[in-house]
Amino acid sequence: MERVIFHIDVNSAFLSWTAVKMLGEGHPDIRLVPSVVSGDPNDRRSIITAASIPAKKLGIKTAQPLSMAMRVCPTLVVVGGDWEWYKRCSEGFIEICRSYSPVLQQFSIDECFIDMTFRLYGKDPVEEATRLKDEIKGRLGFTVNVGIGSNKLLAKMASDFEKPDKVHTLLESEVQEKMWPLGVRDLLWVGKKTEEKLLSYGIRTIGDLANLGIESLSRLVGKKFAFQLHENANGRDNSPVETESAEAKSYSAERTFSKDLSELKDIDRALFNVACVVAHRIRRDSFRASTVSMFIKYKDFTVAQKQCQVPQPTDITAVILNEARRMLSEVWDGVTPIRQVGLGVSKLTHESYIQMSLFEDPKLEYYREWDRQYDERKAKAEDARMLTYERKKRPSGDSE
DNA sequence: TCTGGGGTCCTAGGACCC
DNA sequence: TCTGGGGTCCTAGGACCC
Repeated sequence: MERVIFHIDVNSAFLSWTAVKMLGEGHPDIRLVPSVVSGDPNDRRSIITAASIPAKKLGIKTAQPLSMAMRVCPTLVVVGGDWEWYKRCSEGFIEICRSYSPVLQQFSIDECFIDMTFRLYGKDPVEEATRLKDEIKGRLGFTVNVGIGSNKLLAKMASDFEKPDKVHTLLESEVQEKMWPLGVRDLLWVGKKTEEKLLSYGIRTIGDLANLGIESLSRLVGKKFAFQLHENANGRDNSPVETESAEAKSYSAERTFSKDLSELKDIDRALFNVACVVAHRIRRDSFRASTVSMFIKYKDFTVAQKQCQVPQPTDITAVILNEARRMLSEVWDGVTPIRQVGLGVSKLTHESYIQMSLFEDPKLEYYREWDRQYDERKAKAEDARMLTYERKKRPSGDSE
């Protein structure tokens, strides 16, 4: 039987959510003017996190440098992000979606899939999707697009059609008419590099891709990816709506300096900061990591990276930091200016048993105590922040 | 114009084992 | 001296997503 999947996508999520918050504080609606969510306008490295539709009409795009957008539109309204608020908006919207179908997969903070196959009871999918979209708008004050498809891929492609506040369908029977004329770049998983490759072989549209032999495609992009692209271009995707959110496989943090740095003490301070952040997060989620990795990015954006295995899975900041420091000295010449530094951990386990080696470094106990105090300070700061938030107005849907 | 931050998955080559 | 094939783990690098 044919499945019915909805993909719900918040329109310009961070911008819409900021607009709702500002409206509540008596400000005008920034969705109606060229506006963006971004970092400090005085930092030349700030990039755009979200843009309003009037801003997009001027050619301003997500991930573009803010300085560039300001040149295009000097009157651009720039607002900062508010993660706590975004999380609340996200929770509100997911909750409403879940009330339409419990078979829900959250795909990101502002997107989810719901499987409506056994939920329509003969009702028209478009009417049901419209009811969902209008309920979100009415209760939470922001708009979404709903894509209706025979599978997740088609639903997601459909929600990307005309925006905002729209419902679109992309059923298997509509693939040739609605999807094949689109450029290859519009297909999920076709990014800049793959598009370039395909264009150089004259493959311009999703239809071209769909009708290309799998052997030729394999030579271009590798066997596995070729198979997936071929299936997707033909509108096929049998992946289920996953209701269980998968556990994290890695954690990482990175810092970009406001100007490139070449002093070891500066790089090291950043490394220390990201090590604290990453180690804190794995402790919070009761993980230990066996692999530590670090990277540096130079001004031309080339990356040098190193990874290593630690003898015992660890969640100790100092252990992680020391590995990262050692790898930094191996990967960096100590002279070339560095734009960004990052640190990550992977190969995670929930192993709580710590094998006590006779030769265990006696400093480890001291390190653990340091971490415990760090976590405590973090928890206190977090409580204080949540408290100030409780006093603020929640998205209107939550306040009943 | 000059590019953030946080993830997932894949590939290819080398080491090492049987 | 030169010769298999298969499997697993590790590392570096690259592509994509939001």
